[in-house]
Amino acid sequence: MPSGECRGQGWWHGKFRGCGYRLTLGREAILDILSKAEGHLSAEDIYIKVHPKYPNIGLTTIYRTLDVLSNLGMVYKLDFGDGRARYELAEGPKGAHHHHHLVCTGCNRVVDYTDFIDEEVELLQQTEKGLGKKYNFKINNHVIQFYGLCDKCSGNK
Amino acid sequence: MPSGECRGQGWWHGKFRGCGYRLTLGREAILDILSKAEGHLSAEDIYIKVHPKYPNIGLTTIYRTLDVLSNLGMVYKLDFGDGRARYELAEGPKGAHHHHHLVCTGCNRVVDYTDFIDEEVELLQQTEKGLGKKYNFKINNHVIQFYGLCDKCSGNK
DNA sequence: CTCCTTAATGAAAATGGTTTCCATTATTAA
DNA sequence: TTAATAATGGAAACCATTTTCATTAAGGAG
Ligand SMILES: [Mn+2]
Ligand SMILES: [Mn+2]
Ligand SMILES: [Zn+2]
Ligand SMILES: [Zn+2]
Repeated sequence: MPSGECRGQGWWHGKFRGCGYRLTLGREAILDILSKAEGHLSAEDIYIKVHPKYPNIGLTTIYRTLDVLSNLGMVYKLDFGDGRARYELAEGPKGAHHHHHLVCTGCNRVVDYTDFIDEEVELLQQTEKGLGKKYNFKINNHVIQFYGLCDKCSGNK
Repeated sequence: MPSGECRGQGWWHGKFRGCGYRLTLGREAILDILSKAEGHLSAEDIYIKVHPKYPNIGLTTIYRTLDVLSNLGMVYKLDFGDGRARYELAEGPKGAHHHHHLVCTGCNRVVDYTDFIDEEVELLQQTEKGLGKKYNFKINNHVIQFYGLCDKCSGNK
């Protein structure tokens, strides 16, 4: 992880500032796709979306950039059990929009939800605090996913 | 998924009953390992533990058996981000011992915790109920994992 | 603006966990 | 015991991700 500064015009440029990462066309393209297409994109999904406009950006760069973004905390790397990692922006230009996931094990549909977050947030903070103290962990992230069958898939059975 | 009955002496035989699965040496060996070695074993871990006693059980069978057990709900398939699936028994002979995980992103250490489960359980039930109704999901499982740095790893930084 | 250092990149090859194939074996019901 | 077929193992295939390495280009210095 290098150190230094950089400049640019996108909202994410500030995030790079102070981390010494160079601002390249590829990285901008990938961040652009991620900030527009909301959802849960795989590396290949991103590649396919980026390719028409920037045909010279390879899959390898997608993976490398996602790794950087993930380490910077700008992107969440998710696993929904379909054999490939999926990525989503941790927060948009307007700020955080933290949410959890509801995954259908039948058709792999994923629902973002922010409902019930009030009680959840409270409990999570308590839990993080308690666990951190008890196990001497510096907790900085969590994953909460519910698995089940969506209406269509439970109807099929 | 076949149908029928089966017999045996292990506590898990009952689980197989009514599902039509045949009770084989390999499956017993794998369940045996899982019930003894608590932890989070990869398919290869299990293979290595099973091999000395049953050298003729292949990795393929390990994977297939874990898949069956996972579908039966007898085993949880977990992802801690280290590139391989890990498995743990959903419950032992004495009953359930549901827990959540605390994962160190520095050294990959995983802590099982059951503390704070009381409030968690209550909230989870509420949440599952609410989400299920709102999104028409039949929720039957959840994953909760906290990520952070353990004492050793946060000291290193 | 030009030069220089070195981070970033792309294409191809390698990796490695998991799955598939298929001929053979073993479990179970009859 | 026998027949039907589920289960198995070894090898090959799969395929998402990583590594290699020669080439390009971002960005600071001057
Ligand atoms: Mn999401
Ligand atoms: Mn565990
Ligand atoms: Zn579904
Ligand atoms: Zn650690």
